[in-house]
Amino acid sequence: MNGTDHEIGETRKRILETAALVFAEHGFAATTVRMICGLARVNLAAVNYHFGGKESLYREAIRHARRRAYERFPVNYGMSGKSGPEEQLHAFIRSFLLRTSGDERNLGFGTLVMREMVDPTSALDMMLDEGIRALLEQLAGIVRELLGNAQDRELVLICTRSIVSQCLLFLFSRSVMDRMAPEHKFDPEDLEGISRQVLYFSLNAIRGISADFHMQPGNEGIH
Amino acid sequence: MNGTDHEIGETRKRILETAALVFAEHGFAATTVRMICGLARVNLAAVNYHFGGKESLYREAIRHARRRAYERFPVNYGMSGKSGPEEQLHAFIRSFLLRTSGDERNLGFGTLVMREMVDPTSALDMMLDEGIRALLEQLAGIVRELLGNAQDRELVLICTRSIVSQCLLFLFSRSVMDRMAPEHKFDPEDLEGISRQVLYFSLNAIRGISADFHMQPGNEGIH
DNA sequence: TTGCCATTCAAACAATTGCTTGATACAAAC
DNA sequence: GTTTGTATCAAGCAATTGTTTGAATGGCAA
Repeated sequence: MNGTDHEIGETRKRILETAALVFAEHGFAATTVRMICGLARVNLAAVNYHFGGKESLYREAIRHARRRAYERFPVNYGMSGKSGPEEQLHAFIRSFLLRTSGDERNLGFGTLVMREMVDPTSALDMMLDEGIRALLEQLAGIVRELLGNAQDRELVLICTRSIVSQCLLFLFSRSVMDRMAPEHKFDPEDLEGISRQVLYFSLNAIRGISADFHMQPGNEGIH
Repeated sequence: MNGTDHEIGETRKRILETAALVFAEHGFAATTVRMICGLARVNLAAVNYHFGGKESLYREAIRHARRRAYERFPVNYGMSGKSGPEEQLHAFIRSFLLRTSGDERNLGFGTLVMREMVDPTSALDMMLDEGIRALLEQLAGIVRELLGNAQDRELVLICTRSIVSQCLLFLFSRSVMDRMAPEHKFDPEDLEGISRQVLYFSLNAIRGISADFHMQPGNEGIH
């Protein structure tokens, strides 16, 4: 310990949070250790001392941001105990949007995920194993129920994909939306409305597909 | 001209095509001029001689890739003359997927767009002005027709967004899909099936919404 | 006090980056 | 044949990168 007013782990934590935000803003390659240390008011060598290098810091920063985002918005955020699949879907969409939103308190989690998807490193495999796969399974379960517990795995997959894609749009096209409609701020209120819209569109699609599928003679589906 | 078997513009063109592919694969920052020149079998100084610098080359490479992709798959690719809005939507989705697919003959166009959306430079504004805005307008027109020429701009926007998002999914989550289902190749045949699926999901959603919206008393919509 | 340990610090290192330079090659113009 | 302009080339430059180093700091136990 040094003699100043630092608590134990203070430097480490400050590096971690600064790193998450800076990596989110500039990406791994364009972020320099000097940027992080400068903003965190920490000596340049601290990164290598505490984390062993830039890449290790990167992985730890992602984990830190994810933990924070899931603490704020767990998968069933705003859901009342036992719920039907419609409300489950609503909660899934809403929590996803809030968790990956640009709110700084999420430490750039959404942007970090996005960047990993575009430029995969070993951190993407880490994230798949530690959360993404399970999240998609959960959504597929909800969709299966909405489809009337259909056996058709392909149909469940299609609908699941389409729903995920609508959630991801607000991650990936923020830059385009900012340029085309700068008045949108995408604050929690906006996201509440957007989650209702995504739910509305998806439920209509699934109802139509479900009715179509359960028609007796050779259903007209995609096949 | 030098004295070898080079045609005029040969070096320039080879740099342009190599650059598009390498920029798509590694992104602007991680791509070095030495990589491009090495693969294009061209002297290091050629980039600065012909394009004035790495950044100018980048913008020209994007333009070149876009030209190529739109030549191969124009917006109405595979559409028969006069068509109803359903077939127009199908053509829109299919051509979008094919144009932004990973096929090397597209010179990485889709990936370049994706990277610009994640890491915007002035090239994103260029792309918005020179194509993206018009493309979205066109899709909105089709959607408006499908909704029965609804006056509700918000409703048109919501549906347009949801359709775009489904198309973009196959750009942005290729890395995740490759890891979760490596058997998918996303060749033209796959994309044909996927475009039918996106069409199927979207038309069902729009039909449901349209019916919902045209119900006489205080429609239950999102509002 | 003395010695120990974790931490912080300024300085420097080797590698890589985009870009510039001056020489060279060579076809076409005069 | 001389000149001119375009294109290519090897070599090198200044700047920035992640990382390393060895000294300094200061709390704490012996």
